[in-house]
Amino acid sequence: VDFAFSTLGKMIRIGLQPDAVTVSTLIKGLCSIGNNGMAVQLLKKMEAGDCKPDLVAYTTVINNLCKNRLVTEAFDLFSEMLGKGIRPSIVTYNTLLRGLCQVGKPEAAVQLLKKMEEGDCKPDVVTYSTIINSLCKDRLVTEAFDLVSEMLGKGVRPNLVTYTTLMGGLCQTGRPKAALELFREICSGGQLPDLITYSTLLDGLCEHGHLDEALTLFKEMQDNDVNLNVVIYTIIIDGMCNAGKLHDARELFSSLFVNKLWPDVRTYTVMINGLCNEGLLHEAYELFRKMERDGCLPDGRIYNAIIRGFIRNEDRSRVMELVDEMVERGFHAD
RNA sequence: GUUCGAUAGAGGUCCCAU
Repeated sequence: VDFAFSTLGKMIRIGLQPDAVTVSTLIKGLCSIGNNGMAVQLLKKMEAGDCKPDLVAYTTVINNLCKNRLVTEAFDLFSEMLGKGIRPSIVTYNTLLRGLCQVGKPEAAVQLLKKMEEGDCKPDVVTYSTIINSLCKDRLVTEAFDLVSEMLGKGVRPNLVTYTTLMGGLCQTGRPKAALELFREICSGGQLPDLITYSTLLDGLCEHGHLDEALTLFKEMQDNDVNLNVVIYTIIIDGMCNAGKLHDARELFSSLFVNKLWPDVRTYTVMINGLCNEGLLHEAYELFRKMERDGCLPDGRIYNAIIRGFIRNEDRSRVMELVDEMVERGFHAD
């Protein structure tokens, strides 16, 4: 992002004015590094200058305010945008809708939805999927399916994201088999699942004690030449560990490297946790050290996981060593 | 006409919630 801004400086110095796309891209960059304040500042600066922010620039900042749960601020900016005579798009509405859902304001979300239905930004598949996701997160899966009927009635077809969201809702409410049925149904209708669909299902199956079914699906993916990613592996490794199949988990973990997929800190956490739970503290510790040598940086959560293992094993000196180390690195023990 | 800047779905220790 720094480089992007220095390039912008260069552009301006040689007499090139950035356009709206350039500035929106920079705003998105600021947001992606978590610098919301700068993003808002840049927007304000543009408002005062020649290159006025457009709909996309506003929506980008509104989105990032929402993502940071600053929904009130997002609506303030939205009003400001309307005041400048910029008409919101469906994306702006969907963004605000998600923000409202995320901070648990369903009544406000419904109100906004009504406004969309009455205006010229009719709800689209993203709108419905956003609400369906919110309902599923609140475990209101029946209501989520009702909304599917409603969207169909309005001529909006659910897509893979919608279905994956519903599968997640079914899994979360303890019905991974129903999720699997829905999966089969959409597949037989010609829908190609993606990795998020698979990982949602695999996690749900593992979570509810159906490692066998998960492994069947996992094999099916390989038979169908699906390109696996590290998330898929992590889910299966975790499922194996939780089912007491540590040997299989270890083997699958090793196969990651063979397949040129690099475990990330979550994969290591799952594997280390599995080792700790079987009392293999030495192996867990070795893996923890190897992780960093292999270029994967630890975070606070993996420290907590391994420390917990040593606490259960009453290895006071290791606990002290690791707690000191994590604090020194700016993480806090939970 | 198309593409290039904005919106929805997946994985980790413990705690909390249920």
